[in-house]
Amino acid sequence: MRHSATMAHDQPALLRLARIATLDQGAVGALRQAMERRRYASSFHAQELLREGDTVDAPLFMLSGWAARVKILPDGRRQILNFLLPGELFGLGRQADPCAPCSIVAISHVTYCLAPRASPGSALDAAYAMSQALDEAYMAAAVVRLGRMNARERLCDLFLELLERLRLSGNATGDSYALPVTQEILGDTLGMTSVHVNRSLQSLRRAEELRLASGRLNLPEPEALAMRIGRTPIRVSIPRRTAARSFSAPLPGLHGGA
Amino acid sequence: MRHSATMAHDQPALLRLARIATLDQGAVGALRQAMERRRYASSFHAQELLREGDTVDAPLFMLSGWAARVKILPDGRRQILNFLLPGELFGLGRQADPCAPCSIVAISHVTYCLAPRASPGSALDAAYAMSQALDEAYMAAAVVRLGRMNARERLCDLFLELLERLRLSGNATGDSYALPVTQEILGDTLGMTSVHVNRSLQSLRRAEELRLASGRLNLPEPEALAMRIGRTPIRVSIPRRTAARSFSAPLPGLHGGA
DNA sequence: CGGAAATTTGAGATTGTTCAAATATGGTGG
DNA sequence: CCACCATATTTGAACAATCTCAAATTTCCG
Repeated sequence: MRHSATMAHDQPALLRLARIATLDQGAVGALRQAMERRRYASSFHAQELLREGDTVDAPLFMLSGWAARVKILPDGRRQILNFLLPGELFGLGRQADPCAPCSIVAISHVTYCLAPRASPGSALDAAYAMSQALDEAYMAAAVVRLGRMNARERLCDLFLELLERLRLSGNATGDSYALPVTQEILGDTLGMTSVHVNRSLQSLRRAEELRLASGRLNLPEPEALAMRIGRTPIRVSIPRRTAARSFSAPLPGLHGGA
Repeated sequence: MRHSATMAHDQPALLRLARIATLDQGAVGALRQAMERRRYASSFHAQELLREGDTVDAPLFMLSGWAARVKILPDGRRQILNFLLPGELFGLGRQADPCAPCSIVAISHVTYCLAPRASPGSALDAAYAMSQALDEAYMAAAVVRLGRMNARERLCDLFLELLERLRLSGNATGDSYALPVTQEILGDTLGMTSVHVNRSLQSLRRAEELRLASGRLNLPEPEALAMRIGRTPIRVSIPRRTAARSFSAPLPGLHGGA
């Protein structure tokens, strides 16, 4: 049990993959092995895990902390495309000679590793496919958010999506989670000024839609809030009878160690 | 040459794939065969090719005309996620039991077919992978557009992207192309009202950034315009020496018929 | 020619931005 | 434990962008 501290830390990442797909021994083993070569990045000066245009040798697998995919316009405007949360992957594209279409920067202290290669048809491949599909769905949600919602709706919608995603990796506690982002980062994500983020947050607090203090967010009634702003959970595959099972199935080989 | 009319019509779709990847005889043959079972949809009442939540049995392959991926909010607000142009595909996700995350509606008269299945590692598979990567890049571009650009920049940026994409299928003539969309559709794409689209277009016309009349758009100086709004072409893979070749390579089997 | 759909125009109401300054917060070294 | 600093949050007031709601016009199509 010499790895217990490390493993406890990485569990969320594995947990997410096990929840969105069915992992087998081979997949878990490959992931475990990849996770031994862990890398670190800190949010100090928004350290980059990857720079736009870089060659992507292998996908990145987030183990803990938050990162963000960002695009900078020539005049300095910045847009955050999406957050990368524990258990999520970046660079799953299968095109020849892939290059990063955006930079990846650390938002909090981050640990990650290079994702193991998946052979076509393997369980790991299926997990990657599902992760990629979810990623596209999150991106589509971002477009709707930016295109058709007002400031307060954007905030709520994003917070609800993050709750959904953080729950997958067990990084949410009930209806709350740690939110390691400044209001400026929220603004760059939601296409608004940090000043306006601030005022909108205050308005939401007054309306008791959320509680946000000392880096922790609480959504008192997520379902009711989702209903109010007309949000439906992200779904990329038809739920099957077996799906329920796979979502609660134990991780194979979680006790055997690497 | 009995299919000549049909083939002339379909050529743009094949051309695009041949330009973004290297097609071999097998790929072209499979595509040709799939294209025999052509389907039609008209823009009348925004006819749906696919409805949100539908099971996606096979990807759709656009042969001619424009379609759009749309999301409707419960209160009726509508957001267009992206256009589908000739040669582009929808539903390439490889997750189990895929379901459509949005509806696909015809914007003009559209012909399309079900895309042939590609075996892992085949040339067709590589073409699909590249198409999917481009799709993701377009989506990311949409997020930046909506999040960090003003009305006029959004219009220009979208028009430049469409020029880039239509050129791939040979559906642009020099610096102009047919733009079969109403100002309302532009608004739903760019997150603004049709009224504001109208005013912004007028402003752009006065500034001579573009010409737009009777469904045809002309961008007098695309490169200069791109520079002005700080737009860089979409790129998802590192250009290699062979890339230039593949972009101008003749379509294999284009003369042999089906 | 007629009618539906699309574009254009006007004017006031909202929403979100800008810029600048004040206040709070968290981490650090003494 | 406290003082101090950099960073983040909060506030104010003027300004700009965009929306809303009609009501013309124009265009397209049969």
